[in-house]
Amino acid sequence: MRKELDKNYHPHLEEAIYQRWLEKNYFHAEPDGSREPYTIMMPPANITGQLHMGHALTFTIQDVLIRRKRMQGYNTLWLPGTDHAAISTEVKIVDSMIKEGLTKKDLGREGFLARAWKWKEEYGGTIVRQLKSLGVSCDWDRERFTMDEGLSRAVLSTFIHLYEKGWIYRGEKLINWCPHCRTTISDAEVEHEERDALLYYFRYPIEDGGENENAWIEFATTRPETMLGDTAVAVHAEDERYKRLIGKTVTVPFVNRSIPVIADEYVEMGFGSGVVKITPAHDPNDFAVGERHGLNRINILNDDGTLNGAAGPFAGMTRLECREKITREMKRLGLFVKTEPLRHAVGVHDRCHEIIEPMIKLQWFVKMEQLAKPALEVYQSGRLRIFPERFGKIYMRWLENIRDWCISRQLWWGHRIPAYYCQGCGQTVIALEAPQTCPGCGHGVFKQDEDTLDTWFSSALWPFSTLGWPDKTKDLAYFYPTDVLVTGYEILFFWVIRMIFSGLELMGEQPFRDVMLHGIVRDEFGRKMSKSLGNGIDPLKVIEQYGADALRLMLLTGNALENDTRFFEARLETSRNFINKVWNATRFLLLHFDGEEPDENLSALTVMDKWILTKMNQLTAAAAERMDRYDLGMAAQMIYDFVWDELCDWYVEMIKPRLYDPANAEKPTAIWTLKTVLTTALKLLHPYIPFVTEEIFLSLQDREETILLSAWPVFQKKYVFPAEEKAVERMKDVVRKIRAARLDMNVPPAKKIRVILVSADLDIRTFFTGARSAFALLAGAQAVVIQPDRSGVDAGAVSLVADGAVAYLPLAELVDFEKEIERLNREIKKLAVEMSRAQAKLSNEGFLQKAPPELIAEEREKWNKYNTMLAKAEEQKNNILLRASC
RNA sequence: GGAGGCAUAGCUCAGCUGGGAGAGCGUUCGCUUCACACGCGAGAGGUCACAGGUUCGAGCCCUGUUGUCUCCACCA
Repeated sequence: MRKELDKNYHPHLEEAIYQRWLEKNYFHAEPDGSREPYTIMMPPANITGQLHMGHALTFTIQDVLIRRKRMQGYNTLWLPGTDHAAISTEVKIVDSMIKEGLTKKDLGREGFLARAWKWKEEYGGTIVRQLKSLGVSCDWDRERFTMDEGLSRAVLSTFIHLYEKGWIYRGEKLINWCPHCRTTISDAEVEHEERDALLYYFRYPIEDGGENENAWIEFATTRPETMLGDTAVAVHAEDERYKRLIGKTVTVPFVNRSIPVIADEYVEMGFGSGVVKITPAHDPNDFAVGERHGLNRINILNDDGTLNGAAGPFAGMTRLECREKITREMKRLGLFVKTEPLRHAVGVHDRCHEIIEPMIKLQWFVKMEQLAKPALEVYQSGRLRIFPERFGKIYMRWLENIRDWCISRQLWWGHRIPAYYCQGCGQTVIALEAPQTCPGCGHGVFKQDEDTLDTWFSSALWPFSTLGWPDKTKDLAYFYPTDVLVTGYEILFFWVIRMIFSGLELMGEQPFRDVMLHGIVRDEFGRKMSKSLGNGIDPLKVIEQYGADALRLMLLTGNALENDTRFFEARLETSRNFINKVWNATRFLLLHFDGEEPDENLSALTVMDKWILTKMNQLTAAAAERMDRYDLGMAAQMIYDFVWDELCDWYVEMIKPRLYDPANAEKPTAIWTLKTVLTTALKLLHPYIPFVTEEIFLSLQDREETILLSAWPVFQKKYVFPAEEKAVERMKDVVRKIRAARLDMNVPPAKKIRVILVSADLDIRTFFTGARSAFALLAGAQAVVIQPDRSGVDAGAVSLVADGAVAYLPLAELVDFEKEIERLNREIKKLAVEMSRAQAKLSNEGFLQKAPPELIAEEREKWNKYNTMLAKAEEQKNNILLRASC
């Protein structure tokens, strides 16, 4: 079959190719005991999301891994899906309701959820459609959503399982409260931002301070409004300034509360005034101090962050209003001392960046101690590998310092907590469904907990809930554990760690062998792409202009994957140009390919064929090695270099004489070799640039129906030809020298010259004889004479010294003797430098004693080689000098 | 306050277990060579941040310094 290919590659074909893959069902996987599985769980995309560069990067990496394994014959499953993304989705829906003048209260829980599901139906498909344009080869038949019936059952089962083990409990603890989203959030969702603030110095009057002029105690705080919840003032027990005050009481103004002065280790004498006001209900440290001293906890905040009734005259104000008002009032009372600027970190919600208020609330928690241990062990023992390795330390540290996980959220969009409270006796029943009668009192009326679960509680189960857990399915038995989890390093804590301890606990086995963490895509200035900056690049627009192949290739090359990468239009063009190069190499082949499929015939191969096959073989091995350790960028770079430099710039040029001559006996081998090497390159490239490689592959042959299922290239012993490799490298060296000399001597490119190649070595002469026509073409020669010595060569010819051979260009009428002497001098100087470098090593005692013998031998060989070449150059220089003097 | 990453050609970045500095873009010169100007050929351009150390040998290993980025963290 022959196809006319366009002069340039156009990516318009991508959509049709993808459609065909889907129709053929290539991406679908079923358990098959006769084949080994290879599984990747796609990190579920947020249903409200739009495809961004981060997606493009992570999914391209996964697709490369999956496509390669598929070609290697594995039964590959790449399972896609979407995440309900509790908070972000709920916030978006609420925002959309505001435009209609509606609130959650107006709709009620049922009504809100109905609207949320409608929202999901409407927008949930967008991200999936966009993903397809990237070319991802995942099994869409198995697409899952975290709130699917099955996955929801997994969530509830997990909750019950952990509850029964005593690892889920409900308790009144200090939690992170987001006044904007009006929900608790976990520690992992709190970000710390450096902000400029003021450190306020205030005084509390000491009760019965009486006659003493120090009738007050001075303290410092960054949050004056919290004084309304103070239940103590703490000093250090050893602090001479305050020792005598311990045990006395002071008054909190405005609320007229008497609170004790206590001693606690937590206070640092050097900071501020050495006195800390204690607000157990709104600060983690103070909470701990309060526990040690049995202090009251006074909540002064409403859920929206305004002050509540406990704040007395300040009730109803926002935190900031209250802070200002209190400061004014303290001034009026003469209790204000000063303020100092202070730069410190404040905790904010990672979604909305609202300042987090610590509050005491009754919430559900997962006890982490017992869950964290096996997760640590699985890494320490080497059963879990993390790439790049440095994240291992971060993984360990986080698990070692982990605190209990607050999992309840005051949201409606999510999995509702399966806790039912008996309205008769108050007993809590944890069950999949609402109980009929209370086991305690026999009462029949229950009220389910209003809260839903942290969105990560469900995604933590993703590697097995998607395969049917808690049922014991065939899918689970076959595909679990999965092979590698690929994701950005920013969700290591949120997701990766939680999947690991969940898998270990619930499945008894780690969810994946490897974790591969990659960086993020930044804009051309190195800034994070973000909505607020408006600097995001839309992958869909890029795909439209350059094609998904170009985008994919660009994202994986020129950067180590673990590092952040910058998005440059220029790099995109580089990728596009490369794809065009591959395209045109194919055009070239098809131009000379009459459809006759030549057979492999190793004995008919020329030296040049053997050379490119050897190079191809080396590439296959080297690329495999890189890909096995997830070094996809380096592997791509190697393939790129091979295709462009070796295959296109050299091999294709070398075989032109054989192809242009229809009667050439070596034409079929050239065709066979080019086709073999090109096909191998296409296969190696397919994971990176799936569309164009498929298109080309199909145009080159009609035995296989897709490249996607073709056999992955492997290293083959029969394609190892070291002698031929060396011979062609020598020829390349001579050619490069001739080209440079021509330019140097101002020989026009079109001007054909004569070349006399002299070598005393019969093998070398034989090789050049065999490659004569290719050599002539590459060097721009009309005739090439090969002889054992320089007899008959004009003394003034330009001479180019190579390893084992000298090429003479008799350019008599063109040559400028002085210029040639100059050139030879340069050459001699270069060789002398090389020699002295080798000499320095070889005359170093230490080197001779301690360096590996093969390295020493290598240096000796180099020295000899350069020495011979230098002698040849000197000889030629003398010849010219002699002739010039005539 | 801890921990880690990065500093290599004008720009963006590669450089595996230490053994003669690489790519892409840009730049200079020359090319309508019948696959490709999204191209071909030939160049120029680097004290590998700085200071020490280990080693026969350091861009790579160790220590420190400077700059820069990130993560973690309950000092009011």
